[in-house]
Amino acid sequence: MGSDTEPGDAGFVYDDVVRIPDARAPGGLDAAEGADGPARRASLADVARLADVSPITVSRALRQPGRVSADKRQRVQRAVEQTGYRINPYASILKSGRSNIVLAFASNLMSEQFSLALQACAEVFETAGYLFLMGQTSYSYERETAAIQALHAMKPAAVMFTGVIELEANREVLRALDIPIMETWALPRDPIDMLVGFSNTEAGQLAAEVLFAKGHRRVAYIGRRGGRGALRLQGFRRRCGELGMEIVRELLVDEVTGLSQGRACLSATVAAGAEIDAVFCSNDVLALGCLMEARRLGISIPGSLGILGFGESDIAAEIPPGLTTIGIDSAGLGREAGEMLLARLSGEAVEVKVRRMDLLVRDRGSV
Amino acid sequence: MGSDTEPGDAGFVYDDVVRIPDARAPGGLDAAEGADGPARRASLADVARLADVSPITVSRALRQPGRVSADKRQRVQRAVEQTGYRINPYASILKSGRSNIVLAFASNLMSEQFSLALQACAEVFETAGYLFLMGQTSYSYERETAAIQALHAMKPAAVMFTGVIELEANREVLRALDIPIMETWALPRDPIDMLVGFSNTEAGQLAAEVLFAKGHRRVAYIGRRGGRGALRLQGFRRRCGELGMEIVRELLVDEVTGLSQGRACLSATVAAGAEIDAVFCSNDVLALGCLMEARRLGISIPGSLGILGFGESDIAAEIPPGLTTIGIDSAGLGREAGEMLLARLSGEAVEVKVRRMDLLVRDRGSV
DNA sequence: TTGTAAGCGTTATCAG
DNA sequence: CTGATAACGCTTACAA
Repeated sequence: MGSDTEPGDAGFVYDDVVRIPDARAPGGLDAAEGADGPARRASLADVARLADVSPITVSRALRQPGRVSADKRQRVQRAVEQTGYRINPYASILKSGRSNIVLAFASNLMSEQFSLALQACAEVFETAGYLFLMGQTSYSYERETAAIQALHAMKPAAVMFTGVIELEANREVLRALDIPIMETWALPRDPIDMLVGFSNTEAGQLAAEVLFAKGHRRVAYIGRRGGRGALRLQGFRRRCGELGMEIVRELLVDEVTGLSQGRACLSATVAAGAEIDAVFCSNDVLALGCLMEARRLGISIPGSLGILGFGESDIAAEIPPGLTTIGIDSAGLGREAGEMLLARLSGEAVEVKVRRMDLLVRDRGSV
Repeated sequence: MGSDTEPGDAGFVYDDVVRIPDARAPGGLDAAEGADGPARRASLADVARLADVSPITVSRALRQPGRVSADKRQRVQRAVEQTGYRINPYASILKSGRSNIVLAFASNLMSEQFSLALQACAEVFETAGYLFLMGQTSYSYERETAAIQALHAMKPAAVMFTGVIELEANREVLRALDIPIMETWALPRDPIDMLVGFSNTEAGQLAAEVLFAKGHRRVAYIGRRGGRGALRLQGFRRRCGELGMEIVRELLVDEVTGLSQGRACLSATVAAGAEIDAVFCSNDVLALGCLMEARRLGISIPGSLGILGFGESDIAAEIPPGLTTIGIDSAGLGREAGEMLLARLSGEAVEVKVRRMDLLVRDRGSV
């Protein structure tokens, strides 16, 4: 796989990585280090001594500058620069019980939708001075529980999930945390706290309607067996029934592993001789796999087979003939979630704790 | 964008999200909550009182069970369960100076390569009982500096970056942290501490060789202006020169925004009448855009135009005619980086601090 | 094997 | 506006 490298190894093409020299005046952070190795980090007390004020005044000067006289504020400022002082968040949190860390957990890091949402959310919090950190739960109850245990310990300022928490035990732990909690990506009746979501059931219904409108009557469903996939399937089934469409085949997977899985699903369907005129994939990755496979098999799209996806994959719009999908504005969801949490953290009276995102049909010709 | 929703709103299709009831016996976490709202979290002292031992014995029973008598260990165990006690990591870190948090920063969350690496790395640390959290730096020095300031404050057990730190000031801060630091995705001569990387310069050279071997002589380069893109370009230029190939055109972008950017780059090249027989894109997203655009324009691949990408995009392998790329085993890199850091954290004497990943040519027919 | 004492660096509280 | 004092909950060092 790789090979060990010793500095000075011959025969390697090293990268001449750019180095950008330090522009700061001497006496900055370096002042914290004596000649004999990294020194102890400066504490509030050190700064206080240097500025000739009390520690608590330093604390105030940094957190509520308005409540400290200009003179002392400046002295503190200077002392902070000289010592390279940085607050110790652990001590701060230990005492105050408050932190400026916001944690977000995604079921899956590889998902474009989740990445878009988290990126937008990160933007909101980082702009507001919070440290936005992310973790993953891998669609696993076990991991999710571990993450929530960690939360219970870390007491972040707020938490967000790209999904809804299903285990009662975990819901209980979260409630007990007593911090703003954001669930997303579904529309349950009883969110733990806050929610920016959309109805997956409705998405499934909408999928049926879109296919029906284009004349498809015998359809297949490909998607995840559990979680939101199951919700979309439920809505899809219901509306198909109402519209007199037949779901000829349902291919359920436990975990979405990649495009090739979508290929395999479609080719299995074809090999089985299922007579379908369209397929709804509850996930863009699967839909793209189907699209590829259909083209490889020479099946004309949407003439012989309509393909409908779900999500917000960048490539869905670009790949010919264009993948028609249902989805939401993921970045918008992330931004909204961030702003709602932020409002709560700022102490604003927030009445609206639940927001519903509109479902968007992006018609690109594959249906 | 969205619409406000009040519980009980009519007309909405709510999701019947699965709820999995709590299987634990009563008296678990709930015991921590009295009738009057969430009670104070149990502390070590509470547990000690209940178990009738000293606080330090509780601490030991939890961290080094072997050093406590079986009797007391059991009493502690029971008391922990009864109170729902969970360690307060802030107090723990404040005193010990050690944390079990590992932080990883990616330049860009949307990158499949980085996601793969982080996911693999997360696996390693989570299995070992660490809390693995991720942040993003958005390819911005400013964000990177902010992240590193946060690090300086948080003192995680270890840190990893999907890249190499360029700002001297930041390198200095990291060194002063005195924790294991992992840089990746390049092969500088002077990493801060540990490194699992590969030579981007060599990747550029290899790209030239791959194109040359297939008979291409007049080529274009499309990629990021800065960072690793620049390194790849440097190697590409050098080897092209040596092999007598001409780089007819270099299209440099500041930031990769999506497939459509690749499309635009190729169509600009074509519109300008540049006579090229191949293009090397230092990024799969751009390469896929080129591939799409070439097909749209009716340019045969690789007959009239060879396209070579860089990265590990899932779709590159699936999209006809298959995108030939150069890349590394991203998940392998992440795993390796995680394991090397873990070895250091376990106190093992680690001699090899630098590991070089092999470059892989994945020939899929687009060159 | 167990416990005592002290303190990590910060902030809440209250007094001046 | 400023400061003294006492914690926050845990772990290190040392003593028994």
